[in-house]
This record gives sequence, structure tokens and C-alpha cells, in this order.
Amino acid sequence: MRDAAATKRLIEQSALRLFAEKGIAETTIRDIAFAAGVAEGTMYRHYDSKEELAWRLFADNYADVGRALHEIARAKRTTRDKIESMIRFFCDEYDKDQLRFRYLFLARHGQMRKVTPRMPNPYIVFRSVIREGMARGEIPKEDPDVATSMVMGVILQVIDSAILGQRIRSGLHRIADKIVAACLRVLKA
Amino acid sequence: MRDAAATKRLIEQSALRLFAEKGIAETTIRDIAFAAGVAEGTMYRHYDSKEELAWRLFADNYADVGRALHEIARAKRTTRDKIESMIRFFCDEYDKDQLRFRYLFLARHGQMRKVTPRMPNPYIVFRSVIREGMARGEIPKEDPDVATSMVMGVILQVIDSAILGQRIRSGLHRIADKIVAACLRVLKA
Amino acid sequence: MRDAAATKRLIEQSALRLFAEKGIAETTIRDIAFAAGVAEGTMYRHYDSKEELAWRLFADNYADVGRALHEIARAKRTTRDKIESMIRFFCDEYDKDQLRFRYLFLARHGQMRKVTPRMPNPYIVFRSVIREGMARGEIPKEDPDVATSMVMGVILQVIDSAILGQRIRSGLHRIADKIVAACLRVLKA
Amino acid sequence: MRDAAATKRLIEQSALRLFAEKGIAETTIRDIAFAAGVAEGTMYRHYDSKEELAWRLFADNYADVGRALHEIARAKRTTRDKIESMIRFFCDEYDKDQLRFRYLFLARHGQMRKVTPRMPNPYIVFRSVIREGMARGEIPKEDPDVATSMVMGVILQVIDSAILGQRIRSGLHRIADKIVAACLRVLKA
DNA sequence: AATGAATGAGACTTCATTCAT
DNA sequence: AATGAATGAAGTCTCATTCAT
Repeated sequence: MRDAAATKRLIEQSALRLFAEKGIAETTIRDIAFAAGVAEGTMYRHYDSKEELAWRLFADNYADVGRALHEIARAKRTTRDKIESMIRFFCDEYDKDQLRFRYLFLARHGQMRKVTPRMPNPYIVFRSVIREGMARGEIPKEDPDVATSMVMGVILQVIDSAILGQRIRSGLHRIADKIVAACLRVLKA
Repeated sequence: MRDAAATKRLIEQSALRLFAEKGIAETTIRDIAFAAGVAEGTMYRHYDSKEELAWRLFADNYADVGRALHEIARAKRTTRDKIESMIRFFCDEYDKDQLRFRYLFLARHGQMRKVTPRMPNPYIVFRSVIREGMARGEIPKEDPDVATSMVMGVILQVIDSAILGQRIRSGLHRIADKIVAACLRVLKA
Repeated sequence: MRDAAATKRLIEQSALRLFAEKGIAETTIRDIAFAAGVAEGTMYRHYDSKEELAWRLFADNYADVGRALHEIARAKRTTRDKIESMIRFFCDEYDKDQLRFRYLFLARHGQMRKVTPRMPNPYIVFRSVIREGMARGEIPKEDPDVATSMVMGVILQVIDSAILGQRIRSGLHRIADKIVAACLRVLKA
Repeated sequence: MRDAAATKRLIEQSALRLFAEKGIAETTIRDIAFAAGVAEGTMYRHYDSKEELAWRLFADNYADVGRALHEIARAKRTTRDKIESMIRFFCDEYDKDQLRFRYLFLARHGQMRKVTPRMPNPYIVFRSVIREGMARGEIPKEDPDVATSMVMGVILQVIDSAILGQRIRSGLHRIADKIVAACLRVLKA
């Protein structure tokens, strides 16, 4: 037997890269197959459709990040420490695997409507940390969704600039401190 | 002979709405024509292609926002006032015409690579205001691109949450104060 | 404008012929388009899918035959006359337009499950004539579905032999008398 | 090494059922393999292609019926007895194994062109019985192909109604008498 | 200036068949 | 003898674009 799992992984890697670079609609099955070095029909042994492939790539990675953030937050005591380690995680992951983030960003608007509240979710994790911080008095009370959005905005937009523009070129670890500090100021933590 | 300008406007409105709601690739010429109440071929009287239509809709709106921000910034003296009025402008505009912003957001990743540095550009305006503030000593010095990204992140992500999730439902004018304050804290202004 | 109705008719004629000659599954859209002298995409302006085309071709012709039989039966008084004129109609129509019948026969097993009881239906017309004859005492009573099936069998199988084998070559009008007589014997009318 | 013959039988049973229920073109190798509980490639150990499988399933069953009818006809003296026992055989077989008949019916139009005159053939058997009856003066003379078609029509259409519609639900043995009587009337035997 | 029927390239997808194991 | 992953030809269908009216 050939190794089906290896082939699947190959397809996923190629698809993730092409989707992230060109967009989902702009990437054809043929592109993916060619990049993965398999036949066009091979994808369909692993996914029902291109749409499903795009969704799985989004959902799995999105949930993975959500789960990882959850663990990270649990491992720390204070809200400040939680926020800090979560942000550092983002920066590290981005540095390690830009494509993954690039894809999550790009696909966000299109795939978000399929996200169910049940799925592990980075936004939710951030919000619960912030809410808890407010409840404990470590952060001044205010609308948690607004606060969460602003904090995530700081992080994500820096990443976005790194992705999109040639604005930010260096690895994010070099500016992680600044991001952390800015976020804490946003929260008045 | 009918009023060509009116037809064009009709097409643009319909296209903007559909692009913003479903995405560019997911919207067909037929969809647009049907929504505008014109024939399928009519768009080609006014634009060379669907791609050009999407681009013009993006570029014109993007430049409009850039120009408006530029004017607003010029009208104020201090960096704090500039930032504040620019953010209020964003919030007001979003409240007035969500579709336009939704489209600018959605199309961003796909169209951004075509943006030339020459075009009036919201990011550039923000950055020059921030740079100037640093030069004048109103804001502590640091990497202006990082600072600009963080500030824009705060604003844009709040809008994004308003667009995407059911996180933020009210008009943005109600939370404009908070956004302004947070941005100023980010800048330590 | 080009004449859409004429194009549609062209497509239908070509499709009917090819379906009847080769079978539905064995006929490709390309075959149909080529035979009709139009582009492959043109069919889709008139039908949503090949399946729908096959169904419409079946359902419309099937209902047409049903309606015609209904009129023919109404125009006669006695059961014998009704049966006779219906059978002659079958023979005449087959002689005039073999393809139509060939297709109805061929597609029967595949399409029949989609036939709703509401549609005009040759079988139903025959059965109601036979039932009425039984009620009036012109035909001995028995299970009307069995009687109807047997009568239709006589007619249809002769047509089938004409279609399939090279068993029966002449026009059916030459043996219409025999078919009529046999059917009346079957019914003991 | 497993029992190849058993595997083959399993494949044939599954294929016959699926072909009869859904049609040949609508049944995939994967469907058959799944139903038979074997791997997709296994069919190719026993048949060269799906087409061959469909053909063998048709031809073997068709010839079997032809051979059986031949034996049955030989065992009787008078034409009436021959016809009667042949029809009862049809009814019994249908009651015993509907799938087989269903498949023979369904595949008829598609496979018939491959039938060679050499093969044992139900139609031929019927015709020779009828011809012989005419020669012996037991049946009035007329075109034997027309007569054969009409007789087979009576039988087959009753079976068809049993297959297709919900017209005839009971076992055919209950109406075998009626079918026999009707066929003899058709032949004026 | 507009229409909308027609086009046809190219996308997605299916599936009979092959082949390494 | 069987497996099931992989193939790739061939099919269906979409849709931006063209063009006769």
C-alpha cells in the first residue's frame, strides 16, 4: 500500500501554501495537485471537494491555535502573565509558520460564518482571560468584546502588516515586548 | 439613449453590495446585472472586466478615505486632536456606510498588491501623523510602522468584530471615545 | 437577438435522437452540442443540467401522449371504439416519429420513478377506459390493472420489437388491425 | 488464498442487485465492492471490466431463461400446454428471483444489440413454439413475429407493472391463469 | 446605450482502471 | 488472491466575455 496519510499531508501543505499566496478562488485543483506532485483526482480520495479542503485547513488550524492559547492561559496565574504569554505564542508561531497565519487571515472573512461556537476559538480564549481579569479586578471593567477586539487588533494588525506590506520585515519576536506592553496599556492592566 | 451615468451608478452599488456580502469570486456578473436590473452585457459598457470593476470599487473608495483623512488631519493642530478626529471619522463613516467598509476590508488582501505608493492611502496618512508627532515630541519615539499598525489594529479590529461577529452590534459612534483613548494609550500620547 | 426558442428546439431534437440511439448515460453534452451545432455551454442556458433535459424530454412527451389519448378516448362512445382509436393513434404516432417512442421506451425505467400521479399518463387513460367498459358491462369484470397491463403489453411489445430487433420492419399501420383485434380478445370485449 | 469462487459469487450478487435497482451507469465499481465487502480492485480479478460484468450477468441469465424455456416446451405435446407451462415458468421465476428479471428488463435495451442469434433466447423459443403450432394447425396462421411479440407483451408488461409501478403487488402465480388465458386468446389457440 | 443569447476556456469532479504492496 | 491508494481521461458545469440585434 502507498502511504495515504503522507499523501494527504503533502496535499495539505501544498494547498495551504497556494491558498495563502494566491487566495482560495485563485488556486485551482490542478495547481495543488501539481505542487503536491500527485494526480488531480488524488485530492478527492482525501477530501470531498476543494471547498471542504479549504474549510478543514481553516478550521483545524483555527482550533489548534485556540486550544494552544487555552493551555497557555491556564498555565499562568495573573492576567498580565496570561496576556503576555499568549501574545508571545502568537509572535513565535507566526515566525515559525507564516503560511499558516497568512491563510487564517486571508480565509477569515470567507470561512468565519461556518465557525460554530463549539469550536476552540482564539477570540473566545482572549475574551475569557480578559473577562476573568476584570472580575478579579486586575483590569478595569468595560465591555469585554470591545476590549478583546482592541487587544487582538493590536496583535493581528502588526501581523497583517508583516504579511501584507513590506512594512515590517523582521521576525515578530523582536517586537513582542512592544506588542505586549501596548496591549496592557490598552487594557489599563 | 438612457442615462449612462445612472446605469453605471446602479451597477456599482449592486456590485459593491454583492462583493461585500459574498466576496468577489463568489459574485457573478449575472448576479450583479440582476441586482442592478440591467442586462448581463451592460457592465462591459462601463468597465472592461469584472476585475477592473472590483479594482475601481476598491481603489476609489480607498483613496477617498485616504484623502478625507488627510484633510481631517491637516485641519487639526496637535497629534492628539488629529488622531482623535481621524478615528471619529472612521467610526462615523462606518456607521453611515457599512458596505463600503466591509468591502474595503474584504478586498484588502486581494487588492492590496495593486495599490501604488502614489495613491492616497489611509495607512500612510496615519503614519505621517504619528511620525510627525514623534518628531515634535508629542509621542515617544519608536518604530513608526509598528506604532501605526498597532493603532490601526485597534480601530480596524473593532470594525471587523462589528462586521463579522455578532460581537459588536451598536453603532460605532457609541464607543468612539473608548477607541480614541485606547489608541492614545498605545501611543503613550 | 438570436432566437432562443429555435436554439432550444434544436438542442431538444438532437438530444432526443442521441438519447434514443445511444442511451442517456452514453450521450455526452458534447455530443448533443455538436449535433445541434451549438457550443457546449449553450445547453445550460436552456436547461439546468443534462438530467433535467432528459427528464423534460421524457415528461413532456409522456404527458403529450397521455393528453392525446385522453382526447381520443373522449371522442368515441363505445369501449371498443375507444380502444381501437387509441391503438391506431399509437401506431400512427410511432410511424410518424419513431425517435420519440424509442426514447420514451428507453428512458422508462430510469425516469418512471419521477412521474407524479398528477401528470397526464397513458397508462391511466387506458385503465380508466377499461374500467369504464367494465362498469358499463362492455367488458367482463376483472382486475383493471392486470387487464390494462396486458393490453398495453400487446401494443408496446410490438412497438418494442419494431424498435429493437429487426423483427418487425414495416410501418405499424399495416398491422394496426391485428393489434386492435388481439387487444379486444384479451379483454374479451 | 481465499475462495475465489465465493468472492466472485459475492460480487455478482451485489452487482446484479445494484444494477437492477439503480441502473448500470448509475452503479459504480465502488458501490459494488462496498456492497460485496471486497476491495475496489478485486472485481478485476474476475472480470476484465465493468462492461463485461454487466454483459455476463445479462447474457448468462438471458441464456439460462432461454434454455429452461426450451426444455419446458420440449416436455409438452400440444402448443397450448407448451405456452401454458412456459408462462407459468416465467411467473414462478419472477416470484422466486425478482432481481434477476428486473435486471434482464432494465438491461434489455442496452445489451440486446450484443445478443448473437446463436445464444439461447427466450424470444426465439416462443416463436418456434408458435410457428410450430401454426404449422400443425393448432393456431391460425399469421405473421409469427407479430404473434410472438403480442404474446410476450402480455407476459412481460404484467411483469413490468409489477416491477415498476405499485400497480401489481401480489405474486404473479396468483394471476398466472389469467395471463395464460389471455395469451391463448391472443393466439386464437 | 443596452440587450441577452451564445460562446468556449477552464474549472471542478467522477470513476473505471492500474499498480505497488 | 486481495487490497486500496493513485491515476488521469473524460465528463459535467460555470461564467466572464463577445456579439448580433
